[in-house]
Amino acid sequence: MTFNDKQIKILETAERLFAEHGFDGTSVRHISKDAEINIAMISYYFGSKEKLLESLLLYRISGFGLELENIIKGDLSYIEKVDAFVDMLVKRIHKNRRIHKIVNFEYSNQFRQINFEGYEQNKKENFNTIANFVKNGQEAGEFNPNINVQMIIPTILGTYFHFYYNKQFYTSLLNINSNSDVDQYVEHQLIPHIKQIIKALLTYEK
Amino acid sequence: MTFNDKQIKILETAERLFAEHGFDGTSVRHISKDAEINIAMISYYFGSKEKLLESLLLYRISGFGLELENIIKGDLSYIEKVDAFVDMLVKRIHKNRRIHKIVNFEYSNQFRQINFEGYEQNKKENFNTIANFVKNGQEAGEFNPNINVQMIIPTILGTYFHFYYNKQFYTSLLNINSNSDVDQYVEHQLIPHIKQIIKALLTYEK
Amino acid sequence: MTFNDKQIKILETAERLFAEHGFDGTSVRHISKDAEINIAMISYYFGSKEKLLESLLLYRISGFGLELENIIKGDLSYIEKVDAFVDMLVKRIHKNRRIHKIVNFEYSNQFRQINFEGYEQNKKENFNTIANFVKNGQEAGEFNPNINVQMIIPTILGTYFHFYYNKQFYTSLLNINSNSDVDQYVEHQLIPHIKQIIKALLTYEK
Amino acid sequence: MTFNDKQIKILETAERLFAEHGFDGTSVRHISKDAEINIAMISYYFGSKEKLLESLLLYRISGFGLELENIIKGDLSYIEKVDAFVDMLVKRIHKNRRIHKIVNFEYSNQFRQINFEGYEQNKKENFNTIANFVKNGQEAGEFNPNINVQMIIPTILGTYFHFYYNKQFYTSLLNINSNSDVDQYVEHQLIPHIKQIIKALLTYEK
DNA sequence: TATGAATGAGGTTTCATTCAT
DNA sequence: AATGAATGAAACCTCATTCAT
Repeated sequence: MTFNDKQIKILETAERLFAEHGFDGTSVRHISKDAEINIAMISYYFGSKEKLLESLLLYRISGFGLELENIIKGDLSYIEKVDAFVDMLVKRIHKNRRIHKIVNFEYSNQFRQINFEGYEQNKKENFNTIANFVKNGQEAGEFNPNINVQMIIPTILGTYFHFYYNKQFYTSLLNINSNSDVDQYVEHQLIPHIKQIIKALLTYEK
Repeated sequence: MTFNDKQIKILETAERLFAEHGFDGTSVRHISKDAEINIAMISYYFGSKEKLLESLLLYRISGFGLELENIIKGDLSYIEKVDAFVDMLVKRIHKNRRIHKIVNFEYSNQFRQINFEGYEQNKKENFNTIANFVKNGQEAGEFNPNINVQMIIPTILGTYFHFYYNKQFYTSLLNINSNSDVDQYVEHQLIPHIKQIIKALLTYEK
Repeated sequence: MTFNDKQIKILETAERLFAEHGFDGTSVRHISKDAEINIAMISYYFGSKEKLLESLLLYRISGFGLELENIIKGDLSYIEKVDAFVDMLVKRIHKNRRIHKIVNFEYSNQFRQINFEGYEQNKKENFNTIANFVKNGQEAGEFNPNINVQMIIPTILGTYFHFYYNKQFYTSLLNINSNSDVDQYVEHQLIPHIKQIIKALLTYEK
Repeated sequence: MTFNDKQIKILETAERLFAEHGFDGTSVRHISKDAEINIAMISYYFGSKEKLLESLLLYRISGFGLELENIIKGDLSYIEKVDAFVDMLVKRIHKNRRIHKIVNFEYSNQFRQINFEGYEQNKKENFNTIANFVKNGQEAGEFNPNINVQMIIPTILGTYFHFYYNKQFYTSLLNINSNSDVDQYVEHQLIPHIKQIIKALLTYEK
């Protein structure tokens, strides 16, 4: 499942446009124009707009095999592992925010004929790994036993994405102007905030 | 700005379809057919598809004036107010999840010519009210002084919406089948979880 | 099931073009251009090219309720009825040869998604009427009992259509130049020939 | 004009697809895929889709040199020769029904740029042979002098093809299920019927 | 000889909107 | 106020053919 240069050009152009205009809001013609590639090549390479998105998923998610295992198997303390995990996860999501935005939007469209199996599979594996880690921490007496494990990831990702989807609002509210300032804010404010709430959740006994 | 019966029929049909198929994925023809109203009336009443969405915002958000003030001004303790606030906010959002989904998706589309002033105004007022409440709590020694106030709302809403946007995934993961089961989960699992993380954040001293 | 003037214009243009170029060989754009009607109106009126053909069938075949009954119930002798029947049938087919050509070609295309129920129904009724007439003639001792009744209609129609489909060849062979000469040949040569073979078949005892 | 293995593979695949989907309904890509041959080879070998059909005509019709002469020159009686001739002709046509179907359909499309010279030449020779045979029979007093000689072949072929083009209808009407049943019907019902009408025509004096 | 990539034209259908009544 | 008809643009996709290797 390898893509040649032109295919990659198409995929990356599509990723940008889908993220900016939505899937329905992006025409194949627009992609072909921005990618400077004959419009017929998109059907030729990918078959259809839907299948183009599936290929894009494959292209992006395929490299998403987790560093999660490495962190959990490492020598850090439980708390340090939480920090490392949140750090890694949010940075990854931030780096690939465009494809995740597309997925978030289109995954909830039940009328769309798109194969999300790989995405779901990936997501489920992550969930299990996290759940096991938390369970071990609870048995070791390090983590609060009264927590909803399944909602940890929605808390992390949801917080990030709500910030990202409302970027226009928060950049105005927080006097952020450039894209690099956004990156700075994510690294030095948002990620610490998420670490803080997750650690508070895991260790705070009511 | 009052709407007659036919206009309301159109608005509520559009809300459902926009939430299900997205803005671009919903055709004016589809709305007119589902609402059982002549297609020309939509342009006649609202001017354009974009302005229909703006009217929908007005129709839904206008009734969104906050009960927040009442909670904050009440006689509860700081902690009890946090509980009451999260409870009210998530229930409101859950009830109006369709229009918020639309807004979330379209607000991040910078190429869309839609007037989101009312939405932004509303959001800003909420932020200020919350910020003041937290500040008072910190000064009263009830809340942790080292927190990112601006990220409280993204944490609450983001967690909810990430759950909602991935409903298909979580209903499978959690063995939730009916819509009323989803409501139950939100009330008895998700809202308590959010309360827990917000209270942990506000009161846990690292 | 009535058609307005524009719809009729489209139907008759389509009939001509389908007969001349085939169904696949005729583009919706071509029809719209020849009919001097906006291309979108064709989808608007008929839904699709396939459904346009179905409407055309309805438009043409609907008026095809048979004079057959009248002939058979009449006061003529059996032989005279055969003459009258062949005469009527071939003239009708000749008049509507274009739609029948289209049907003949597309009916044998099993991959085409077209509803031929009306056509089949009509054809079956004709068959039964003929079969009964012949049976009566046989019982009355007027017709040869050893004949394949089902193949009478294929003989009549097949002979006509093979002539029509190879018109180019026969006009050259027979030195026929104008369209009216073709009509003359059909009336004064082809129809008598068919009458002759059918009567020979029905009355000749080997 | 010899064809190599790949060319023959293409020709036979095209013959099947043209017969099933029509000429316009068959894409070069479809032929190349079914024939498991690179798409560019079709243009390379045959020049164009039209010329591919011409080559197909050549490939099929070329082997169509007549056994007719042998029958007519034989020792049979006039009537026996008619039987043998109809038998031979319909069996040949039935065996090569696909290419004849294509020709019948495309020959009547005057906008198609296809060279049908070979087909017409062949057809004309057959006509002359038949006409001479009938003339001799008439002079010998064996055949009815008052017949339309030119319409004999349309009667034979037309009857067969009308049955074949409406195969779906007749298989339903006659409770024919399998392809071999069709072959049986042609041999034991249709051919005798055609023999009967031709002999009746030729020998029956009104 | 053979191939996969590439092209420009054209296919059908649907779009949001406006017109005429 | 309300309607069905009409419009031109644009949507996605496939076409037969040719190019470069």
